[in-house]
Amino acid sequence: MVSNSVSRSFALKVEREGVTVAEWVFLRALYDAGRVAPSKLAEGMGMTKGAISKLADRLLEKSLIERRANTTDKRAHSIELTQKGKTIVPRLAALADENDRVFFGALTSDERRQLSRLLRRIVTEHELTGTPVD
Amino acid sequence: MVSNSVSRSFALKVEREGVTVAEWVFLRALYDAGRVAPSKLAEGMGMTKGAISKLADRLLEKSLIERRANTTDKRAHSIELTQKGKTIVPRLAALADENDRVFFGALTSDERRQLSRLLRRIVTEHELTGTPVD
DNA sequence: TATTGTTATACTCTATAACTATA
DNA sequence: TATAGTTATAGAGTATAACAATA
Repeated sequence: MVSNSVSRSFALKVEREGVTVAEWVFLRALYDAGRVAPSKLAEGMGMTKGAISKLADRLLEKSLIERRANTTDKRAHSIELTQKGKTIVPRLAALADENDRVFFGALTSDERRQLSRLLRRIVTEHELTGTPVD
Repeated sequence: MVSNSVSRSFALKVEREGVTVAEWVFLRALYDAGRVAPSKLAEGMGMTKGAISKLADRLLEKSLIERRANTTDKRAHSIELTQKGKTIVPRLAALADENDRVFFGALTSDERRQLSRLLRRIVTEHELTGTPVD
């Protein structure tokens, strides 16, 4: 319930900026990855090539990413953030932080650390991976 | 990430029983509500009438719920679990418990209480409602 | 008119599988 | 053949809005 509420609230905020949560996750990954092959991104995000391709189409449409053909291996492509994309990511990150503050501000900083510790324990013990898309 | 992993894992389990997570949430609500008007259920689950209607169609198809017309107010309907529905809910609940044990078993019972307390704090301070569908 | 419920439509998210163009 | 990516198809989940029947 907490997770759902936090992300629903975040969704409303980013959608005002014209992107969906899935698109945000994609942009965020790309921000870290720099110029990268779609297949690498798919692997990193735990999604199929098809899903990445479709998301990429929408982000191209919005001029947030660029797709470029590879000259040596003509099958391969690479994608990266446009200037517009590079600008929007920190803004969206700020929205995420703000959103977290609203929810987790109900706790003291000590409690937040505790919560973080407990959840991280579960993550490491189960070797959880995957991107928080929903 | 924890929330997503827990529910993804649960989704796999319930889907083996032939229902989706959204359907499970619906069935669970109906289990508590008994015979109830779709509109009440929609309100309780924080969903629109249309969404409830569509979910109900699928559950009717699977013979897990029954829909009945109201005799006094002919606009109104009521839905309730069939015998099959009443049987499956506890089984799915057991899967949910089992799933939780797998994930939260990484913590001591003390830590689980702590985690629960922290999350509940957030819920109450923000008066969160809504059903965990995803 | 207002309300109950269904239906029509649309969009996101994602998967699987078929396909295209290389390699 | 194998690989990189795109496209086609499909289904879940959900919303909004139009609609039918009844109050």
